[in-house]
Amino acid sequence: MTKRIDEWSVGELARKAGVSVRTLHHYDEIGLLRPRRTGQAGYRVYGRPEALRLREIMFYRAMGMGLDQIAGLVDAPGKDRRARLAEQAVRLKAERSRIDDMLAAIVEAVETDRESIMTIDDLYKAFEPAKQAEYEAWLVENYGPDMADHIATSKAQLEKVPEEMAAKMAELRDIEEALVAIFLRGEGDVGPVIERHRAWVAAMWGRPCSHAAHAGLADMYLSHPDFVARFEMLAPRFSQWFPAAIKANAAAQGVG
Amino acid sequence: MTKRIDEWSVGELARKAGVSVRTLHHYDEIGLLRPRRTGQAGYRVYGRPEALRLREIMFYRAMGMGLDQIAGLVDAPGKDRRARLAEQAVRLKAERSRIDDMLAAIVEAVETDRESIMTIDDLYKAFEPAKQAEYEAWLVENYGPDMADHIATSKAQLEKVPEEMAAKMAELRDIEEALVAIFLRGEGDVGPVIERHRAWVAAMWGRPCSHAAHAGLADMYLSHPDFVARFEMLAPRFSQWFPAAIKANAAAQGVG
DNA sequence: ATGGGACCTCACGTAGCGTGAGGGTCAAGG
DNA sequence: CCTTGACCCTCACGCTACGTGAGGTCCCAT
Repeated sequence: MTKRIDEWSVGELARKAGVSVRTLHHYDEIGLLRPRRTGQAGYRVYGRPEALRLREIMFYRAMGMGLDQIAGLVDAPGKDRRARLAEQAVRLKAERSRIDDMLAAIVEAVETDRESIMTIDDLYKAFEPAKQAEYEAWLVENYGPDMADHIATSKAQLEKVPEEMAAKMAELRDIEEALVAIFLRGEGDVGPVIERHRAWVAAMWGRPCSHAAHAGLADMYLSHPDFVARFEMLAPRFSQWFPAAIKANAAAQGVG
Repeated sequence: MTKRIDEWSVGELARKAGVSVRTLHHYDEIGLLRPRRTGQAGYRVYGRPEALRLREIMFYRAMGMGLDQIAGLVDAPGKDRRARLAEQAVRLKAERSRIDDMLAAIVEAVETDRESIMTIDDLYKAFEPAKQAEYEAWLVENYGPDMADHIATSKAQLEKVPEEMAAKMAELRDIEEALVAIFLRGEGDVGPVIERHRAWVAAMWGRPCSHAAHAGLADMYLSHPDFVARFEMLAPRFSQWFPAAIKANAAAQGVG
């Protein structure tokens, strides 16, 4: 009994095709892919046609088709294949929009209880003069005095009139809310919101905030526990995502 | 036994909450929502706290959470709620990207066998002089001679040099391919591609194609069997989607 | 008393396998 | 010749979140 080439056992075919043995057993059970049962030991033996059929099955499975649909497609070659593909596309789109709805529900829920967790008052506390001095010291320590030239702190701007300050805090809350929404949703264009943040920073500083300065700020967000804590409170992992988004934006604008 | 207000039977609560009776039975079984079993007949009786708990359950279910996760969330109030929500968002995003991959696989498959079904030669046939005359007649019949003034046919342009014509046909194929991809994928910005199509039409006509003229053309696509057949061959339902997209684009540009 | 609706408890079915349990088969080495 | 380990076999239950009967009990109005 020389073992012919072009013949494989379940395990061999499974490895070759990247599926599990159980999967092949299952396909055999439901009649989707029948092996040639030639060995008297009852061992499944697959030949080249079976291997090709398996490839085809996996091709359709990659499009999320049900095994019954696949059976119809591989058994009736070509027959309304396009229609089936289009139907599947419709199903997938429906499924995806259901997922989008769920994501929207999460975003809404997070925003809702964020209103009670992170209030405007908390934002004020984050911008106390003592804190600002600390941040400036941190920046000087980590970047040297020359960087402190590029990255200003908002210390000098804290004497803004209360109404103006309130408006700034409200805008920051809006910006962060928009960022959290995009972060959780996992889609949407961050660029404009990041730019809005950069403009906000510039307004706070009272002077322009370059992309490089913005990126430097992002480093502080990443490293300083105050910022990490504040951002992490908005959403888990947001404290890493936000600085990364700032840096990506800076890089996209051509700044290393 | 006066039936107290604030007490409901399974059926009543189910109707009130918009779920099935079986669902409430199931929640009872797995201990997610236990009714007060006060009637000696074994009837389930739900009070206000249970109704509130059900609302909460449905709230989390709308985000696609598993019932076990939900149990954890409603039993440990507030405890790492945000983290759970964020985790769920991650899961949903992963799921969505899997679906996007499947959609991409479908788009690729459709494009691949489109190459064998709809060749450039077929496109040439669609632009034969006899056909062009027919389309012009159709337009005159349906819109009157004055509309034929706006909507030119490509008849006069058929004397283009072969190379130019070949380039035109190839571009049309590209445009249609891009449209089919967006159609099947269910997302992406159609506007630019529609505009590309309008520019293509203008080039064929040898004179500008207004949005109104483009919309008129869309009507012909909708009504004339030749176009319906050709577009339907690209993908089922595409023959309706494409004209609708043209009209939406025209309307968006401020043309009725 | 009775009829119909609401309720009850099983219990199987769903999609696509994963994961053992319990037991043969095969090739090579001792 | 026997053993050992890798491979194979056939059940058969488990998983999600219920849907869908089947067969029987209970409540309320007439």
